[in-house]
Amino acid sequence: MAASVRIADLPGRIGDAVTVLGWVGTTRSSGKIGFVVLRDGSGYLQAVFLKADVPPAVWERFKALSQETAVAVAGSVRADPRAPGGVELTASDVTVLGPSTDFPITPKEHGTAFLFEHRHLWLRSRRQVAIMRVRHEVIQAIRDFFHQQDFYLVDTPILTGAIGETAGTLFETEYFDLGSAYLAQTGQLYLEAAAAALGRVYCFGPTFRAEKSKTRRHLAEFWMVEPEVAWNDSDDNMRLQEDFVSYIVGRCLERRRDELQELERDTGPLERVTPPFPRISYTDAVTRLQQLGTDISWGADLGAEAENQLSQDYDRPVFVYNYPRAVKAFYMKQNAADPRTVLNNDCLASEGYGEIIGGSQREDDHDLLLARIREQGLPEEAYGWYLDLRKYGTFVHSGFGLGVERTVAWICGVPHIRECIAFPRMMYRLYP
RNA sequence: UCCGGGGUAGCUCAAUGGUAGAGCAUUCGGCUGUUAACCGAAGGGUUGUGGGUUCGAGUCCCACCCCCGGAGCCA
Repeated sequence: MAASVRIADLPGRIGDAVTVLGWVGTTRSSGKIGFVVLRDGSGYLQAVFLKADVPPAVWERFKALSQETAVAVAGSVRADPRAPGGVELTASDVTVLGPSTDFPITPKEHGTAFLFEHRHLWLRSRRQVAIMRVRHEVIQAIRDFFHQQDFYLVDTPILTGAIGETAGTLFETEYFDLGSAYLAQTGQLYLEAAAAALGRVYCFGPTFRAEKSKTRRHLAEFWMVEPEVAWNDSDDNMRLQEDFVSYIVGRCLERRRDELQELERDTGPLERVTPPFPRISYTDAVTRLQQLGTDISWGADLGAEAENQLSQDYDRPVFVYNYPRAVKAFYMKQNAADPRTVLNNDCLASEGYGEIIGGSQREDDHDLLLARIREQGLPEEAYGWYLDLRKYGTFVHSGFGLGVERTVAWICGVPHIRECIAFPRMMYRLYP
């Protein structure tokens, strides 16, 4: 086994005799010549069996191969323009390591319900492999970006008290003798505490929302990266966001061209993702939407349809900033220039993919923050430590949260974010 | 939670109220360069569950269950 070669390394081994370990995708036979496409995670390889050149037992083993059989194929590496990838294996032997009969996911089309019931097997498909590779690149780019910019990673708790943005959308679980604990909706509040210690910080992990959402943009469990920066105001915050998003998209274009091509993604719109992003205030956005014939009035939150209409005015992601205070979370800083609004922003991805970021400058005035907590009927006692941050050296600070699955869906051009995480958690799906 | 669509072979789908079918998958046979290969043959069904109308129900009616799409909420 140790002497095997990964498919991705084969172009450098032309002429060598090698053994490749992998899984059988499709097989084809023309009586005296047979083809097997193998997958090993690093790539795809076509192995060719010539009946005249291999022992009869090998030919019989080839003929018996079925979809997803785990095999070791020995042979010699050969450059061949007729092969996908330009490299082929002329096989001399095949050994079945793990048989597979009646693999449920056939080469023809399937419905989404069936595919998600077989998610553990569906992951092996070319499309899902491509999406997972892009997701990997997005996550690696996120970590590299913050590391290069001297951010510190701070891991925030997943089990929390009754704290977050709004009650009622929290998953609840028993917690020893202390009553209920809740799965974290955000690490932001903890991160604000850490920002006072380390300046530039971020957290990155799973986030849980018990919202009964059934849309292509929502999951009950999703991954979110949240930076928080001391001394950044809302403008600084948006500049960080556009640099960040552009870096992530650029990395995928640089390193994941093959995967985007496999997904038939038109990369034109992605090439245009460079700073600065256009910005429009909420108030101007409402005016624009009214021009477009929407019956929205000032004060209402922007729905998915309104966001979609707005983003079509631009050829790249757009910031919508300074929303009405009444429709936004309690921790957002009141806008001194227009107290009806807060210093926040959403970032809408291009091509109708909608909100990928929500961010804001945080309320740093103790009394205004306490008033907001009371206004929204939040459990004041749970926020004592959070209010402390405004008592001991309060400071201007801002941050945002970027949804990883939404970002991956946009970059990959896939319509539903549930394909952008290996095992999605949705309202009606907990298995596999 | 609300609105809309659906549930028939392992999968994707057909079938005027009148004998449940096709493609893929599986098994067998054929084919020396295939790209979701192709050609031929075979096996494979309690039509989501329960009740009702009818000479007769996959089809019509009622209830329930499950799935899909969208909305709200948000990342």
